Amino acid sequence: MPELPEVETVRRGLANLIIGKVISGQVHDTDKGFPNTPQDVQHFLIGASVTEVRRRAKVLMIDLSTGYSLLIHLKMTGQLVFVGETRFGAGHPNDSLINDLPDKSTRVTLTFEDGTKLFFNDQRKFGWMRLMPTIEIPNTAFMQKVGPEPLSTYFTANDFIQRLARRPKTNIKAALLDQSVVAGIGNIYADESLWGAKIHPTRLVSLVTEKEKTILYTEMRAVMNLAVEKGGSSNSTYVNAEGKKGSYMDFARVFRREGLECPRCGAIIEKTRVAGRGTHVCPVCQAI
DNA sequence: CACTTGACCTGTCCGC
DNA sequence: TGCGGACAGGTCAAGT
Repeated sequence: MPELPEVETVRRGLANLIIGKVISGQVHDTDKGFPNTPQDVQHFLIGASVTEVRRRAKVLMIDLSTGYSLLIHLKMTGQLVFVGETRFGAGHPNDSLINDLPDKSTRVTLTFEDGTKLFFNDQRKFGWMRLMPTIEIPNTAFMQKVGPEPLSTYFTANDFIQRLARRPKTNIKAALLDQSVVAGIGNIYADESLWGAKIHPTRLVSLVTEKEKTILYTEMRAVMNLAVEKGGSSNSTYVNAEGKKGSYMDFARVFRREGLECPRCGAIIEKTRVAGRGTHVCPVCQAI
């Protein structure tokens, strides 16, 4: 699920579903994913009401009435699934979840006073959820180094160019994936943005012209805006907390389209490996 | 220092 | 049908 558009989709869904609810119980697995002590959970989580749901980069923050927040990173396979007793009608995709969850991927279960539940599932266990004082969030190492939100009105093409200049000797895809350059871009939207700007992902940052960087800025924002509008990208049958499925993949132009025609020039899209990640590229119209 | 690679985990898919 | 290996939407720590 988790690049900026997916995390933002989860955030919007959760904001509609859990703000104002009071947490009455919490269960988590013992191996990893939730490092807080039982004492902290008792004092700052149980009995707290949800006041706000925020996002910065790919991190979700559920603010609580106790002055603490739950910080959540979904990493590769994390999901937050809300299950209400009567919210979804019979036959709805989420309906079966009432009986299916928790399952073996469930790492944390939050129960609300009204009997509804929020499940944090994560097949690969890379994700995490932790409780910390809300006021300390900006002081964490991650928040100190993370770059600007790409869709912020304060983030200009000039900012982007200056931030890219800090990574001159790496390739442009690695720079886009670097969260300290710009926040929230991951493998899907890096490939999509580079296709939009007609730049080959292996090109060194120092060899990307200023004009190309400006085009990349515009394409990146267009891709992110479209992906947020479409509710992100979903593989297989997953539905988000509100029971909606992201449809960005219907609009993808290179990602997971290897062997198909480039929608711009008709050449066959190739899949390679760049910056340690599977990378999709049109070998003809993305200039090396 | 800047940059790249491996590790973290589990599940699935693909080729023999 | 079984088995090994590669790979999966992310980020750190450790290597060069």
